[in-house]
Amino acid sequence: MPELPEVEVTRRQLEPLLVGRRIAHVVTTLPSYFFLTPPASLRRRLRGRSVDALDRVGKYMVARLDNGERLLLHLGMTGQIFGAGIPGVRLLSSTAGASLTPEQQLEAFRPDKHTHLRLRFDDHGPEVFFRDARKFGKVQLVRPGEPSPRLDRLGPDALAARGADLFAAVRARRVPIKSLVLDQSLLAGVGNIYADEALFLAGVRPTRPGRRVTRAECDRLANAIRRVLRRSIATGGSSISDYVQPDGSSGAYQDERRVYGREGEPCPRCRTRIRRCVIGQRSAHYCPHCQR
DNA sequence: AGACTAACCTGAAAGC
DNA sequence: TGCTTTCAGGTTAGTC
Repeated sequence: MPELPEVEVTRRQLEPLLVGRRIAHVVTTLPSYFFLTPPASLRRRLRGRSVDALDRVGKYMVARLDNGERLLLHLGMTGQIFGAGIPGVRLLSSTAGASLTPEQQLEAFRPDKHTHLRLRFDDHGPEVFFRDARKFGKVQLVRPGEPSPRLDRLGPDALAARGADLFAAVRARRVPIKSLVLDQSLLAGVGNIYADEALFLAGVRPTRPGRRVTRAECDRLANAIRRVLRRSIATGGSSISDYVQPDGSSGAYQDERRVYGREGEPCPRCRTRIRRCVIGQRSAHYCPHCQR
């Protein structure tokens, strides 16, 4: 699911549910690939902590705790974070996207075997759930001063993408430009949907080797990346299969996709059929006429 | 270093 | 209807 916009939308809704509240109890599933920090250790070390701030770096959320530790959250492909209220507390925000009926909301917030992390607070207010069917998501607790390779490897945040940086990173590489845009060490936050969308807006074919992309095109690409990400955040992100906002409602950016998942449909600019190919084991979508 | 592959998981949808 | 195959918004570890 989640790329930078979905993570940012999640962060914004999660922030008031975490910041300033003290964790009273932690429930987890059994040890698995999902837990970079063993769940028993997580349960012990999180209890009694309160959250000072919730930041986002690329596709990671980072909760800063009152003892200097950092809690890293990554949503992987199918991660969902919910803020589940106590009875009588209205949770559904009427922002972008479709809201859930009360029945759907109850269903969405009911913990199941995929609900790997549950935080309860000493104010007995809304709980926070993290569920992830595929377990590609990650949770990690990092001690004060301890380096975090996952964060330290990340390039500049994609919301601040700059053409000059992009050009410098891309100019000597023979791999397809799309693979470079997806490389989190070059630019943090862009995933498969927004890479395709930004390349379409910039008029650059995703298969083009990085070294064949001009400085002017890198400028257009950086602009397109920022624009697409900002617009998606404004619409609540893309809800294509699993992603929902913490209040259970869907994003709406999937309705604004120009090429992603639209193989065979007419290009919104020139009506040529959108083509799909595989680049670096990921599907890529582009207009063969508008993107060269 | 750069390029490329396989692997980690589960569930929904498509194919037969 | 039911079984099999394909596909999915991500990232890392390993090989050459």
